[in-house]
Amino acid sequence: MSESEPESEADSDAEGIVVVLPDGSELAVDADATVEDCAYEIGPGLGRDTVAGKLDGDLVAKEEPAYDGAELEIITDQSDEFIRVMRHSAAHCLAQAVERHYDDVDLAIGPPTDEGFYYDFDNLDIDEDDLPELEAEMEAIIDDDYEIEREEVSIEDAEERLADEPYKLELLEELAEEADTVTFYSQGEWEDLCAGPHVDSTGEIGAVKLLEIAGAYWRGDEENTMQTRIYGTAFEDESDLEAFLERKEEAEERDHRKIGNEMNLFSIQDVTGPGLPLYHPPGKTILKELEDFVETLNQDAGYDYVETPHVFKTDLWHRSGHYENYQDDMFVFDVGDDEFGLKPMNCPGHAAIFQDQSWSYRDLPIRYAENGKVYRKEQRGELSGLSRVWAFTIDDGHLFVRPDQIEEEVERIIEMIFTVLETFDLDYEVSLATRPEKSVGSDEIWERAESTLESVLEESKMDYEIEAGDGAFYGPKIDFGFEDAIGRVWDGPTVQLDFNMPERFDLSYVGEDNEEHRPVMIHRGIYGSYERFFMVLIEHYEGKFPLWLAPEQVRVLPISDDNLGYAHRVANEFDEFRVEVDDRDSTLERKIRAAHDDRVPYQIIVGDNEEEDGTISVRDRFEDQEYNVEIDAFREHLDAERDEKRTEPDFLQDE
RNA sequence: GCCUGGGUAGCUUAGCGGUAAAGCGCGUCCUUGGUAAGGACGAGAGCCCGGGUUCAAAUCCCGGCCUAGGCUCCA
Repeated sequence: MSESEPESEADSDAEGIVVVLPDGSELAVDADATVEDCAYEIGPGLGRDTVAGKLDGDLVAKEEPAYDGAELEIITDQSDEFIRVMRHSAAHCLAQAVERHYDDVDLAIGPPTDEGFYYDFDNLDIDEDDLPELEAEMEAIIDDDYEIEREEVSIEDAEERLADEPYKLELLEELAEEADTVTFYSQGEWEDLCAGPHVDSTGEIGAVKLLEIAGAYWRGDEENTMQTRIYGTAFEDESDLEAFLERKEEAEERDHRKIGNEMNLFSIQDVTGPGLPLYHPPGKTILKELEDFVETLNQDAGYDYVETPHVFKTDLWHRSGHYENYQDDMFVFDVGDDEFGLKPMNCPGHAAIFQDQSWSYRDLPIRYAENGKVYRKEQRGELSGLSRVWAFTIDDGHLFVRPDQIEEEVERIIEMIFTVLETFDLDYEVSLATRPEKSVGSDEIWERAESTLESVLEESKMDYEIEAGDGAFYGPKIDFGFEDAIGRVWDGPTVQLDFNMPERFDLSYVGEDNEEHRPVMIHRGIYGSYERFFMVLIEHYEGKFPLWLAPEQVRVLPISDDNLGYAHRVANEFDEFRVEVDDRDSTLERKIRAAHDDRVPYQIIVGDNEEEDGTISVRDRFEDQEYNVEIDAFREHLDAERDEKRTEPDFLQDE
């Protein structure tokens, strides 16, 4: 039984402590008060409802003692964190169910996660067909509504109780260094070494679902044994669980690999190798538009295009330092007596171009741009669609600037990034990564660079996070993350200052003082990689690309074959667009359906009425329709919609 | 790299020891259609690759390749 009834005020002469409540008010309690005692102090109702607490942001059991000055938050079943507590208990039910069905299983850990929970087991041979049975057992455990009891146990007793659990003993050894006692939670016949917190009884777990089996190294270390991890999730009620599963399905519907296949955008084939995407004409059409867009921005911003080969002698990578630091991720091979490598980055090539001549301070900044294909040998298991590949193209830019030009150049880059984010209507996150422990460059230039980046961010009025010590060893950076349809954040645009490469390549310019000076290099990508960005866009738009990107922009649907001639004449009127005529022998309904399935932004429908009047009917993706449209009027609209890169077809949405 | 699934027609999938199936798409024909699937017929498959078990393998076993998800959010 729990001993967590509120302490009487008997020993009020003991020294009290003070905790801070979420509203900022202070609460004085006894020195030995637990989280639950504090809750009772606030009010008996809250005391009864207490499930757990948060001390200075850490989720703890309600039996944990509070301490002086702690920020305390009481967790009830109304709190956001409640579901986490419940899922932790659900993980225990999973372990209990597993131990009921399988002998000699060793328990590892079983925490809640953002989406549910997992539990890791060793010596468990199981496959997905076994999950329903375990799920049924969990439901039985929940129905039995076992009381979940907490117990404080000495290290010695714990060792005895965990004699058969090698992994738990390993954990216990570490815990013994910090405290004299540990806690156990038990439900029915089952118990586990666990810090908690947990709900009061298994019956409080609403709906559970086991999702998948995966391997996981003990403590995430490849050196350790591979255990069996079972993932599951739990919600307060069935309808929340349903909603979760529906969301998962929606995410799968948006999967860029599925849509890429349906729309014939790209393929990654066995014969051509893993992580090496092939772009089909419709996919390349979109990439070409993206290239053109960033090329316009680059030209406006004073960049000069350069081009470098895909292969370099490794001498270059020795000079740049990649060979030493990046070798494992590089494709390296011998040709005769020389060693060559596929480029994992474009910067050394650009630095070599800069180095090939002498520069005056008047020449700077020098801005090079290249859509440079790079090759990185990622672990096979990491490859995934277009989001992680071996070969990808960076819309790379490298600037060679005087230290006094950093601020202005960074501002201009951020302006470009903003243009892009707005154009695609994408959400984003910004972070400033500062000097790590190991770094090159003087204190002076680091301080100056960091404060420069910071002031640029301040002026741009963006929200950003500072990630202290997360910068590259060669300089601080600003990273943008794109947020995709399912809330995943992907690496996006980046602006990095580099004090290392100029050093290694001995880059210089002649200053006003006729002395040699070291330029600062700025690396920047707007899309990041075309592959990654393409993936984000496919999922972001669900394949329904804006007019300017759509591989097929307009499709003409003749109502009967008698209108085929007129249909082609109409198509010719739109020959500055990517237009097709659906000349198949089928009904209008089928043609409309096909056009929707193919995600064409606009359909032009022509029948006898239109042919007689010399007009067209226009239909869009949203099933809106307008008859008697003048060809010129529609073309003018398309021109504007395309050139302004509007994200949705709006010919029929204007009024 | 390691763990668990999966690889069957252009696409999506069924079949899981006994003559390779369906829907979509494609072709031919009928139909000439007015706003999200008209009808008939037909073509199309080294069942990922290589070994093995068996009278018999897409199916079972072993190895490989590719692919999906996962590999600390620490009791």
